Amino acid sequence: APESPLSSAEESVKSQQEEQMCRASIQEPSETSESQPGTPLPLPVPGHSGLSIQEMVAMSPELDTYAITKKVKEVLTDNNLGQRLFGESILGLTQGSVSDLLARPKPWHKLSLKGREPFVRMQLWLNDPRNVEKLMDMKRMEKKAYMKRRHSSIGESHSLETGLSGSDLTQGASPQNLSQQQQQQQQQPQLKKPRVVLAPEEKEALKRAYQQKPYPSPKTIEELASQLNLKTSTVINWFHNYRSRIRRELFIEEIQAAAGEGGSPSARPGKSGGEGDNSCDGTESDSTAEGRPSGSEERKGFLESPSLSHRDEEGEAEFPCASGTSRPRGGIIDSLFGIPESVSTAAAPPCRNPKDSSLRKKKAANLNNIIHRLEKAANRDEPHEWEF
DNA sequence: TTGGAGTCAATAGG
DNA sequence: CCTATTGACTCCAA
Repeated sequence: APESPLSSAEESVKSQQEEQMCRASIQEPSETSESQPGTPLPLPVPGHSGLSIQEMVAMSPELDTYAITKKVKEVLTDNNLGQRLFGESILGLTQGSVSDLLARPKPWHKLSLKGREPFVRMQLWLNDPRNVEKLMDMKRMEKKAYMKRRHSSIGESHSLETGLSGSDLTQGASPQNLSQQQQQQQQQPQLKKPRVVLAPEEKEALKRAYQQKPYPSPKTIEELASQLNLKTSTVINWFHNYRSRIRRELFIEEIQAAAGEGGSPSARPGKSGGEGDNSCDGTESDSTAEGRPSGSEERKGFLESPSLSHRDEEGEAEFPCASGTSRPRGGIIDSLFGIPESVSTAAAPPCRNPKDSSLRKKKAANLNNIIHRLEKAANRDEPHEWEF
């Protein structure tokens, strides 16, 4: 098929200064089709036009992150490709990150340059259908290697191996000297880290505290920590993560509300609309209800996709973010990105859901954040009572 | 220092 | 195996 004007090379340089790549498993000595030896980097692909991804990200027109993830999910499931393989070889991310990204893509305009990178990579990947084949080849090879390994090394009952880094003894090769990066922990393969797991009641308590004060003072944090018998850092981390995740949920709602979801008017976040008074709020995820992977083909150059841009709903207060609500449109890149088939820009019956008490709560939390910022800006502490 | 954005990586379910 | 969740960590900017 004479499609894209793009050269489809693969593998190649991954510029980037520092950064920690994933070491661990690696299937480096892999050569699928005509991969060139060039870079040892396990990371992906700029490929085309010699531009680094970062450059492409910088020049990229606005992409519809929701549509991209939807398409990627569809392609992956249709072809039985896992997030791990896709993430490690195409995006340079771990499975968990991919899962998160696919399930809750942030809108393009709210992403930092770095955050846009995975989406650009996904779009690029989608642009050439042959990429799917390549991934499938990799999968096959991986499996083969795995089989070989477990077959040959039967004798050895390597009782325990270091948890990290799969690596193996395959032919050789790489003296791996990983180590480094995070953490002090050395010797003693055991005694890793307990991995704190908060009990449901602890989470409840923290959520309640959050609703009262999204940005607790150090003092409050100390109190909470001792009260719940948790490390201070755990409480701090919890608040960081919770705020961050709440924020993201809001983005999702924004996208869904604006983009209209597919199909039927039905299905929504499950859960009876009601939900008792306060109590858990939440992170109650109404996961994305994506349509079945029915092989519906839709196409459109996402380039022109701003059709879905939307935003600015009612109040929708925004923080000072980088919101470049502009549509760049670079001729050159157009050709790079605007390809034949790609993401679906599903136009869908807009359906606005006025209800959703959870949404309301999230908005409220968002407001709290904003208030906090304003207070801070006004140089006041205790964003609590501000009687005039 | 504090908070946000991105991620990692352990782990809980399928 | 695979995916989703989530505490912790790194980087960076204010």
